[in-house]
Amino acid sequence: MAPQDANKTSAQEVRYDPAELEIRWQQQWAAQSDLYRAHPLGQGAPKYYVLEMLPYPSGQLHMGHVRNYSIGDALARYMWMQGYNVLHPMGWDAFGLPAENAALKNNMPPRQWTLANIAQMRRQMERLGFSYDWQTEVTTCLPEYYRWNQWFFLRMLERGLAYRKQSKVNWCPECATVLANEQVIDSCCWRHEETKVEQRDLEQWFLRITDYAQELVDGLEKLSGWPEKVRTMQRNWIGRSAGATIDFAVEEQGGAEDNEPGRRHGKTPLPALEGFNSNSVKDAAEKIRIFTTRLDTIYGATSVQLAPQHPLVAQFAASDHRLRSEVDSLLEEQRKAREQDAFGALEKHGVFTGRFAINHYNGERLPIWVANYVLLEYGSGAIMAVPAHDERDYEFARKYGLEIRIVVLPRRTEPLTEGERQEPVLPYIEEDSLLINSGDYNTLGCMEAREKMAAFAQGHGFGEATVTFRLKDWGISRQRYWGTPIPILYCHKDGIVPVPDDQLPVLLPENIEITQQGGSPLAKIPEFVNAVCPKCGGPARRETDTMDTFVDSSWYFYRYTDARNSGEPFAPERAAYWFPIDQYIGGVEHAILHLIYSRFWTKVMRDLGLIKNDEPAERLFTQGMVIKNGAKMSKSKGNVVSPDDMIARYGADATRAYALFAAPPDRDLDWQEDGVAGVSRFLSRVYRLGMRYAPQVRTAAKTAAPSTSPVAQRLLRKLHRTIRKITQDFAGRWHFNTSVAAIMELVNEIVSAESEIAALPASESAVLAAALLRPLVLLLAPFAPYLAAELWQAIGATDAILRHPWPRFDENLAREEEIEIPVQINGKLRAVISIPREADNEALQKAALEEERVQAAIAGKQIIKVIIVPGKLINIVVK
RNA sequence: GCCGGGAUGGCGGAACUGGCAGACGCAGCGGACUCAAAAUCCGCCGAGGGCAACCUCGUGGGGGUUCGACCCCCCCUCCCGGCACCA
Repeated sequence: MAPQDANKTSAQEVRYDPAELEIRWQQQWAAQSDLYRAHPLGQGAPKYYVLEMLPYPSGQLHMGHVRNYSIGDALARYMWMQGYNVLHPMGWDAFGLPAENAALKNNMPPRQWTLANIAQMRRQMERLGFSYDWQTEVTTCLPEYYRWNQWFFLRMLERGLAYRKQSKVNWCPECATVLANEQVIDSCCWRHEETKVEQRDLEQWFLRITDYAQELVDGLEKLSGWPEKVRTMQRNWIGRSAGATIDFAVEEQGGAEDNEPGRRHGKTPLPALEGFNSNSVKDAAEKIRIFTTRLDTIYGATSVQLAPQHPLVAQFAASDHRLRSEVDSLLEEQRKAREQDAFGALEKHGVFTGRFAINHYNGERLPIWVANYVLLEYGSGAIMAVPAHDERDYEFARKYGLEIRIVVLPRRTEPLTEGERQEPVLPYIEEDSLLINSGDYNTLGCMEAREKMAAFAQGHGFGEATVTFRLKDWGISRQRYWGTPIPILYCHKDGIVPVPDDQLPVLLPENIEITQQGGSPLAKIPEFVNAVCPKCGGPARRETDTMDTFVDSSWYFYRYTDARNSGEPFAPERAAYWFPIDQYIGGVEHAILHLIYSRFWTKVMRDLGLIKNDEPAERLFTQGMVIKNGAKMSKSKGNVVSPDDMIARYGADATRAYALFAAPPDRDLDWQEDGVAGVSRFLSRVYRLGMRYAPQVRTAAKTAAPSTSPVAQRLLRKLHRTIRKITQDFAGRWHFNTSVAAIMELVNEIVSAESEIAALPASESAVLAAALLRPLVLLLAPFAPYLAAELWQAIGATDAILRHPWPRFDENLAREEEIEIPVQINGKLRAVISIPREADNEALQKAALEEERVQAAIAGKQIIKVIIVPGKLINIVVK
């Protein structure tokens, strides 16, 4: 081929070959081990910790990962260029069931399978050119990491934050293990969306996340850098509600003749308030504890409702066959409804127990019912039913003919007119109201009555103001092999014995046979199970369950600050320097799982004195899903796009830049391969532009000021506007789709001005080209780092572009001399006039009125008003 | 049912604080280069009307506020996500 012609339109231009160029730079970067390394303690430079959620090593990156990491990498590169000391790490959430399944299928040890996948995915990440410091890589399935899970567990055990109890737990038959509440979605397993979760009664280890429930809710108010959506989801999940627990005494059976449930029970033989003795309540044979958020309506309670699973129900039913069989059918009905996911739609059903409870506020006897809409898991599994002021109780009372007594009335500002009824529409649930039919509390407002009533109950020992949470403690035991062993021993003599710190880690045995049947795989390995009790030296049995993998991801980002520390989880001074994370980026699917556990873990670590921050991350960003043909990419839909394919066809830069260009990062992204091709064409155009001018730019003096020729003025103005826009995008809305579009506009404008540039004197055109191309390449660096590095070198730079200062914009250069002002007549656009920027309103109005089309439009009409928005628009109102 | 988010050309999207609707890209159409194709480059590209200059309509639907509304207010429809008998 003939040597390249100097003419700018040469047909033999060098071709953009992303594969060649990218692999060349990848090798060069791999050789520079400290390229992406942050100083662990800063040394003066301001710190910036940007973190993307670590992946599960399935073996293949998917487009969601590529999008997530492209966002994070653009930010990390930008922050380096802004002069920050940037921590940008990556790791592997490497424990979990898929490794066991793969082991069964391929007859390959989980560890080997996992590590091979990690190697494969790391290659993909390196090929994509992400700026991770691999020196801080964290792999959660390695003993160097999971020993600290065990260490934290022991610290929690010491503080009573870890405990063991027998309870009903969620069991996924597919996973053959227990799941946490957070891992059950629509009563199905989060990993097996088709598999219904069963309830099993098992002994499990729990972490007392509920101890932090209040702080976890309160903290959400301060997390202004988190999406409102995530904060709302967490608030709902924690489900705080303030109310009161109140005890009702259960009347001895046969204590009263009147056993008709629907009847009014105005007067009773039981003690009224004055004769009330709190001891008699405590000593009562039975009591029912209810939870209510509407204590103010307690005078309107006309029955007490128990959940069918409530212990008292079984007790009542023991001597009552009719009740037994009716309760059984309630339970059966519930079970069926749960199975069909129709629990919420279940019609309210109940049965009268024949027993009565005493309302200590007024001494009334209330019939005790069993109702299918009362949940055992929430509150105390029992409620007082106030039909007049609760929708569900109302529905139930109407069905069974129970009394409906109004005790709350709307506040009125005017007296009743004649004939107007006082009754509100039922059920009346407003709280900005006044009490009636409520003894001493009549005429009080709801809020005030609640406080006084709670104080009364407390004073008499039958209740108090309480706060209830929907959040339950975190069950972490898993009957699986591939996870962190729980460091506990069971000794006949000493009971539950923690493994001493100096015996950590409790190593997960290798080379074992994996089966999916019959409980924890570890239980079948005698060498693992049989141990020595550290207290008495006698034989002990090891705990054979492993920890939920969400333990691993609850604190991994602290380990990045000190990943090779073998004496402690991390050095506190390092965490103090780096935390909180400045920007955390990941999928919204972790809004409740990972993000609530890791907030909990942070608070525990703070209370252990290891860290000073209350929350792990200052700012959180949740990117949208990657979809194709209107659906989330999935194997079953057959719409999966492989990152490897995209890279092979268009290169890493084009794949990454497209992931940023196709949609704003917080919205779903519809993957269209033609769009990737378009971005690739754009990068090719930039490449050819850069290469055309590289020889001139190399010779141009860096400090020389570009000429004041019109073309230079115009292009520099565009350049500075582009710098300003992209800088603002990083600082603000993160609309990188418009950042990339802005670079495209700039490139288009330079390319179409090339003949004008060529017409300038040779030295001037070189200076102008340099003044345009150097910043252009810098702007490109966060979005297409390979191409930027290549061009940076081609135009004669010798430093690493990653550490080169981000270009600054000059407001004066960005400003237009002549601005275009739209002219509206009655709000409709009629003309656009060009006018000097400094022109005052008078001159602007004059110019507008003189404009030909404006003249035509206002001819014969009367000008009523002229609205001028300086620098923006002029609107002439005519009649 | 409740709480979030959304609806703009054939498609993805832009319009930052109420001020030129459709930037940028894709697809499409026409042209240049070529024996031809690829690549590249140039032009057109919301709908309707008009030879044209231009005119009218147009941001899910209906009302309103305003000189002016994709943007603010009220009502409604649909889509996505979360929670859901939580007392």
